[in-house]
Amino acid sequence: MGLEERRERERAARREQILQAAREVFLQKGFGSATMDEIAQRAELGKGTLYSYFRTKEELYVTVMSEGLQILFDRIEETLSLPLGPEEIIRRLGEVYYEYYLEHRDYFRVFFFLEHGEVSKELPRELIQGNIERGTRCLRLFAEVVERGIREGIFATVDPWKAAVAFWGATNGILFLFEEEVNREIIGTDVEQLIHYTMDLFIRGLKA
Amino acid sequence: MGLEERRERERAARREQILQAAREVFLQKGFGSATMDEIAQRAELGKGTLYSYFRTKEELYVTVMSEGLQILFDRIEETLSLPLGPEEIIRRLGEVYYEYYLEHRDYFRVFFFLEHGEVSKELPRELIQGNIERGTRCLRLFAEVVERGIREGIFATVDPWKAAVAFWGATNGILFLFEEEVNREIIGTDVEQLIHYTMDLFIRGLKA
Amino acid sequence: MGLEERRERERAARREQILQAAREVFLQKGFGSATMDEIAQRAELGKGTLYSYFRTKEELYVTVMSEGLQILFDRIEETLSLPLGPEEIIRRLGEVYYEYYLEHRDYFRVFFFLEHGEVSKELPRELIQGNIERGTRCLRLFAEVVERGIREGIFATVDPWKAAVAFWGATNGILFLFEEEVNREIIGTDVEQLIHYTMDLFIRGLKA
Amino acid sequence: MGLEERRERERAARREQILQAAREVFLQKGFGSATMDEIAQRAELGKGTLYSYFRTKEELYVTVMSEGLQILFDRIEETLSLPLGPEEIIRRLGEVYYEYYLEHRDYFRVFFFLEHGEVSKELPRELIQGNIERGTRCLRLFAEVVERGIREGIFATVDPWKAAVAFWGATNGILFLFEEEVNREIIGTDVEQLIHYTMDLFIRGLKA
DNA sequence: CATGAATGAGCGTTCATTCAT
DNA sequence: GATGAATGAACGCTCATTCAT
Repeated sequence: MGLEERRERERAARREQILQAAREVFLQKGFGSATMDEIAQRAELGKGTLYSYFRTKEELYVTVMSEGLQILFDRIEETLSLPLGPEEIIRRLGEVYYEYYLEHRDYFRVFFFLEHGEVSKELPRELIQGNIERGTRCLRLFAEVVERGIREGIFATVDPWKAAVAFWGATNGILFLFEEEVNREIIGTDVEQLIHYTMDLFIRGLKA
Repeated sequence: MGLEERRERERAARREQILQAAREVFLQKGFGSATMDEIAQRAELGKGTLYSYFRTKEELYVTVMSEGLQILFDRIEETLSLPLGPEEIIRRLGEVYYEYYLEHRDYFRVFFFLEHGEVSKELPRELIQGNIERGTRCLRLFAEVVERGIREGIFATVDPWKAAVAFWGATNGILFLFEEEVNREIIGTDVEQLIHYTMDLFIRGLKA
Repeated sequence: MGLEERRERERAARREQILQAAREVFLQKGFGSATMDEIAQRAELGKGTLYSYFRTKEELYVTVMSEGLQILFDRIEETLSLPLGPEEIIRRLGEVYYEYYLEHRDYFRVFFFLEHGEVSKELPRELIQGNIERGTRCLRLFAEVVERGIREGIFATVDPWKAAVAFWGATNGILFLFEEEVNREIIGTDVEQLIHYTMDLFIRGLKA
Repeated sequence: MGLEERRERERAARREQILQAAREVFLQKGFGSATMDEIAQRAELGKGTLYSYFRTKEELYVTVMSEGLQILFDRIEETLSLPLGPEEIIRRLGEVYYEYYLEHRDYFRVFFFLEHGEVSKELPRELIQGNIERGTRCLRLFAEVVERGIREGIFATVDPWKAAVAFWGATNGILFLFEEEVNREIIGTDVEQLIHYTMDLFIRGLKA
């Protein structure tokens, strides 16, 4: 039993080791240019070992990204359940998103790769399903915060769900913008200010 | 004389043929997974022919994308100079963006690939420079519309440039969201409504 | 008739134009790396035109090289029939070879490419046959000079034919040596001195 | 322990297998026309395997050639240090060169390819450096033999270094001559006789 | 279970040659 | 006859994946 346990612990550790290495490499190189060789090397493991934990490069990639999403989801949910006024929560959420972006810029790529079919759609559905569910829950929580604001007379009568989606899209969009050198040149301002500015605009929009 | 002319016309036509095929393939597969073979096949041309029009796969890609951007820029500039009130212009702009997204969904990918360095930065700088300049101009025009709104007392005293960038980012972000099947499942609503909703929110925010 | 003549003259001129360009390009790039495109461009002719004068790249190459050989053969034969003593003729021959090497270093490659099968053996036999015959004649002439030296008591009783071949091989060998940067580093001396030195040795050998 | 050892042995064997195949193919086709595919096929290995032993075609080529040179250098140095008279040593050297030529005709190509820049100059300098050094040493040893001959009054007062280079060039040159079918037709005699003949001539030249 | 050598399909790119004009 | 656009076979090289040990 103790043996069984240790085995499992070791296996989990190994898995984490791989994910860590993969995270770094995928970040630096992007999905297409990252190689299993490099990941194995960075993980200080044999290449074959990777394949006993993840069936394909894609699965590894998506797992890495899922983990990143979990962190984000955790923070979002935490923020959304803070005992604060709706306006304050939304502002904080913007900051949380921004902080996450600063710390885990790599994870932002998940959106793209999943979106654009470089990673085949034949991934284990359950892997993706979980993320969908958590994402949905976050949005729902956000919508509830908006709803509360409406009930409390702080916000105008808006569609809370749409507001949640709009918030998500807008924040993403701003951060994406800054991912690209070319855009940064165009914009001139820094990200943080823009996120704050957008939060203001958004909240004013909700209030109006 | 007529010969020279016809040659040129044919060359242009062939070029368009290639770009058309490339557009389709890049759309379906993304830059990394698209192959010159498939593009050639779809264009019903020999693979070598592609290389007599475009020096590399990257150049072909960026040309495809630049053309797409030109179309978008044209429409945006057109909208921004309509003889309408600031609020109306901004609403229209959202619609224009959305229509463009519907008709040329493929072009949206440019943002990503240029962003994420899968396409080497060693592209003809002038190709990119042009787009930067036009993009900047569009934003400036937008900022001027906002400024007008402020002067006319329609909008609150906001930073027009930041408003422009926020608008851009938010609209992009919403549309990106819908690019991904997974997100569409989460969201449930359709894009058009959301774009309109976001425009409302945005304008209310400006007015407040 | 005049027309016919002019046609022919023009055709010959065009041919020369091509050979000139080919010579330059083959020299700079070697057979494998030279391209018909570049040759055509340098000749200021269409690529197709090359193919109406020479059936393949190889044929063009060999023709270029043959012309080079003709020049060398001419000079050799000229030298061999000078009204001089055998020793002097041999010395001059060394110098002629060396001068030719200086002026037409490119042609030296013919030896290699013909030798090493980068150029297919399916070349028009008559093209090669001519060179064989002239080469043989040159050697025979040289052998006769040696024979004369023997008859005149200047040289020891050697096999004149073998002496001729040895001379040819040795001179070639020295010059080849200097073709290679690496060898030049090793050797340290300059070519001219070595050629003279070898001539001395050779003649002393014949005399002994 | 035994495992490690065996691994290494196997790796060495495989490497030899590849070199063997490469040698054959490079011999038959020359550097430019040899293909990695064919080498892989002849080695009965996957193409990728080649690349895990040699980074590029060029590296494979140069390694093949270097190995050939080592063999030759070994034999030359061995001969040059035999306890024999200078004249005898030189004669033997000619024979050694000739024997080597018979057994390893393929290696002779190294001279050309390195010479003519078909193989890029960007090869690991240390690979080439080693050969330069050994080549230089061989020449120096030869020069010393000549010097000894001079001191012993066997040879005339010649420049030993130049004599060494002349010997090298001449021997090479003769053997090169015979590489080419066309030349063999012209010459008529066989190589061996010619080498002996040239040795005689050379030694007589030194003695005179 | 871990390993890493071996694999080979697949890629972007080149260029000798053809042929319609 | 001259042209140069089109062709497509062929190349060197990469890398996800497999499998014997």
